[in-house]
Amino acid sequence: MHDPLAVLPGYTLRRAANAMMADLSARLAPLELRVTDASVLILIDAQSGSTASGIGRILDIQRANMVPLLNRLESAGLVRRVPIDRKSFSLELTPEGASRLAKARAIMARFETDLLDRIPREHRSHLVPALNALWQP
Amino acid sequence: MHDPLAVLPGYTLRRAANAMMADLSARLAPLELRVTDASVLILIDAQSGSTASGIGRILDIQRANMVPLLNRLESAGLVRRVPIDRKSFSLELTPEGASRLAKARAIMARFETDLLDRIPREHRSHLVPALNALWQP
DNA sequence: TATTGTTATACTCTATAACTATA
DNA sequence: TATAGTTATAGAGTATAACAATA
Repeated sequence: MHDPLAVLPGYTLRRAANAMMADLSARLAPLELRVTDASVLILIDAQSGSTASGIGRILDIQRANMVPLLNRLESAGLVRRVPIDRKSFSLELTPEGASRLAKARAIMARFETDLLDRIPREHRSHLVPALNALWQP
Repeated sequence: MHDPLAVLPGYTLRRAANAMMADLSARLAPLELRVTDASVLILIDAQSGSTASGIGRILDIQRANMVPLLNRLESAGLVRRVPIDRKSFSLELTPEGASRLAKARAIMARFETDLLDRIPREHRSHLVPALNALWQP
């Protein structure tokens, strides 16, 4: 049967995101990183000293859900929580975290080029600006 | 802090899909329909007589997960399971299901135009073809 | 032999409420 | 008074394995 939903932007957006995230998940699995783990590592690396709340605000992850996520990353030896004051912690990559992130970056770079390669050339440059318009404030 | 991930197609795809699905979910909530419910109703309407397995194949929903979904729709009086043979069932909309679907279609039509309106005009027509290239076989 | 419907189950992701302590 | 971190919990969504019955 032909899929009558495939003309709807909302539907195609969801299908495309599901397919691509499943792909990226599978590629990151050998590193024992989830997609969200990788984005958190990237953000900590980009601004060492961020707090859990700050990272969560950028990635739209609830404060409460950052706790088990960071616990996992810390248990895996990838991230350290360093006290800023008596209320909050600064997040830093460990050397192991930095090396894991380097591998993740290589995988993600390949993933991104594979993604773009799937898109017909004439549409390619329009994707990111169109998508950003959908979620950015 | 500036978000260094916003240039990545994969990341923007996920953020856009999450934002749009949260929006559509909220719009459908007054009808007591989830996003997936609405797409199942559309497919049943488009090809009355489909089986649960068939609908699941099109929408990429596991057979096992179709069961509670259809149970809910049937309990809500929106869908009927009519025996085809002694092994499978044909899915049909009830009158109530058809009327609920009509309301859902109006909401979704508005949602889709609002979505497209957010995208700068020069990128707009490229979105659906680009997204379809990412998930269709 | 392949497929349909089903049950049971588990895991991930996400959202909310509440609490403590500190800025 | 607002914020950071935390705990506990519940709801979705999704994936797998297994089974009976039928095509």
